[in-house]
Amino acid sequence: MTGDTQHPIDPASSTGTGTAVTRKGSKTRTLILRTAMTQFGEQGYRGASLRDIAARCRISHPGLLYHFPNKEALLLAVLAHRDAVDRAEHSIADDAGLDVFRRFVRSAAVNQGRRGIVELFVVVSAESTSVEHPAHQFFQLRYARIVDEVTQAYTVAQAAGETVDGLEPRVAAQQFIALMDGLQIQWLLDTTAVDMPSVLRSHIESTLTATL
Amino acid sequence: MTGDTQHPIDPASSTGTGTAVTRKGSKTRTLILRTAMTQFGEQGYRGASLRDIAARCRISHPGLLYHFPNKEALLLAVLAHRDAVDRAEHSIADDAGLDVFRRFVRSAAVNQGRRGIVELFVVVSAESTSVEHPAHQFFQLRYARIVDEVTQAYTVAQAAGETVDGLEPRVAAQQFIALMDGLQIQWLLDTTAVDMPSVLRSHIESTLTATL
DNA sequence: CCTACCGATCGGTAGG
DNA sequence: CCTACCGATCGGTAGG
Repeated sequence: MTGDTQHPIDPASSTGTGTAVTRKGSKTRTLILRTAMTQFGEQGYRGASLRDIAARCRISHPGLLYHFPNKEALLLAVLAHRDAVDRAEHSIADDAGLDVFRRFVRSAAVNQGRRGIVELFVVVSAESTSVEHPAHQFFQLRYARIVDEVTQAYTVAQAAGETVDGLEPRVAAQQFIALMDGLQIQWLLDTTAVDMPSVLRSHIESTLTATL
Repeated sequence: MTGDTQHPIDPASSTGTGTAVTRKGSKTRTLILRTAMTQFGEQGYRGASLRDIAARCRISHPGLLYHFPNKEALLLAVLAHRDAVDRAEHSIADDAGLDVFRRFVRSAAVNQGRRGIVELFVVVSAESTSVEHPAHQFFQLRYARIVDEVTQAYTVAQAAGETVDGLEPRVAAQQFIALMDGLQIQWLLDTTAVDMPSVLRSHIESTLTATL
C-alpha cells in the first residue's frame, strides 16, 4: 500500500500475493476479488464467466484481464486473498493446543454471516478434487496443512491429559475437518437447519475432557 | 424391461424413473447415464458438455438428446439412477435401528472402489447449494430425507438404551451425515489419506454403547 | 483501462 | 438415431 505511482508496475503478474500498486488499481483489484469470490462460489469455476464478473465491477472483461492474466490466476488470487484476510482476522499467533479449536469455532460463527465465503470453499474444493482443476494442488496442500494443524492441536491436548481415552490425534483431526466441511453443505442447503459453531463445539468437547 | 417394441415410446420423456423401451435403446440409455455420471463428477454440471458425453458413447449429441430432452433432465436422470441402483444393491428392507448405520458403513466401503460415484455426489451436491442449480431441490429433499432416516435410527437406538448419555438424535444425525460428506472430499483429494468406512464406524461406535 | 475481434465451444432445434 | 445449422457465449489477444 506504499510507494504508489500513477502507473502500475506490471500488475498483471501478481496472482494474489503481490500488492496492487496504484490507489485506484488497488481498489479495483479488491473489488474484482470480492466479486469473483461470489461468482466462483455461486457458479463454480467453469460456470462463472470473466465477462459477468467484469460487468459487475463495471469494467470490460479485457479490463479485468489487465489486473489478472487469465481466469486461472484470478481463481488462485481469490483463494489466496481469502486465506490472507482470514489470517489477518484471526491473528494466527495463538496457535497452541485448544486455541486452535477455539479459532475454528469462531471462524464458523463469523462465516455464518458471510455465505459467499462458505460457498466459495464448498464449491471450489469439491470441484478441485479433479486432477485437472486449477485449484487441485491448492486444496491438496491446504487440507494437508489444516489436518496437520489440528493433529498437532490434539497431540498437545493429549499430552496435557485433556483428551478422551484412546483418541488418535490424526484420525480425530480428519474427523473434525470432515465435520466442518460437511456441515457447510447442510447449512448452505438450509441455513436454518444447522448451527455450525455449536455443533462443532459440542463435537470438540466430546473428544476432550476439558471444556473449550 | 418387458413389452419391447421395435420403436421406443417417447423415451425422451423419461427422466430417470421411466424404464427404457427397446433392448438397444435401453443399453444406450444406460451407457449414457454411466458416462454422464463420470463427466458430471469430473467436470461439474456446467463444465460437462453434452457433446463430450455423447462422443464417449459414440453417438452424436443430438443423438443423446433423443434419449434425454435436455441437459438438466440428463443430470436428474443420472442422480435418480444412482439412487435407484443403490437402493437395489443395499436392499432397503433392513431399515431399523443399527442396521441403518451398518448400511452406510457398507456403502462407504463399496464406494471406495467407485471413485466416479463419490465424485458425482461431492461435486454436484456442492454445486447444488446454489438456488438456481437444476439439482437444488433434489439435494434439499435428499438431505432432509437422509437426516430424518439417521435421526430415526438414533431415536430407536436411544430407546433401546444403546446410545451414550445426552445424545441428541437430530444433532447426532447431522453430524454423522456431515462426517460422511467431509470424508469424501479428503478421500478424493488423497485416496490414501483416509479409510472412510473405518472412520465412520469408529465415529458411530463413539456415539453408541453397543458395538456395531 | 477500452473497442474490436478471434477461434472454439456450448445447448438446442429442424428435418429427416 | 444422423447431418446441418442456429444464436449465444466463452477465454483470450491486438492494438491502442
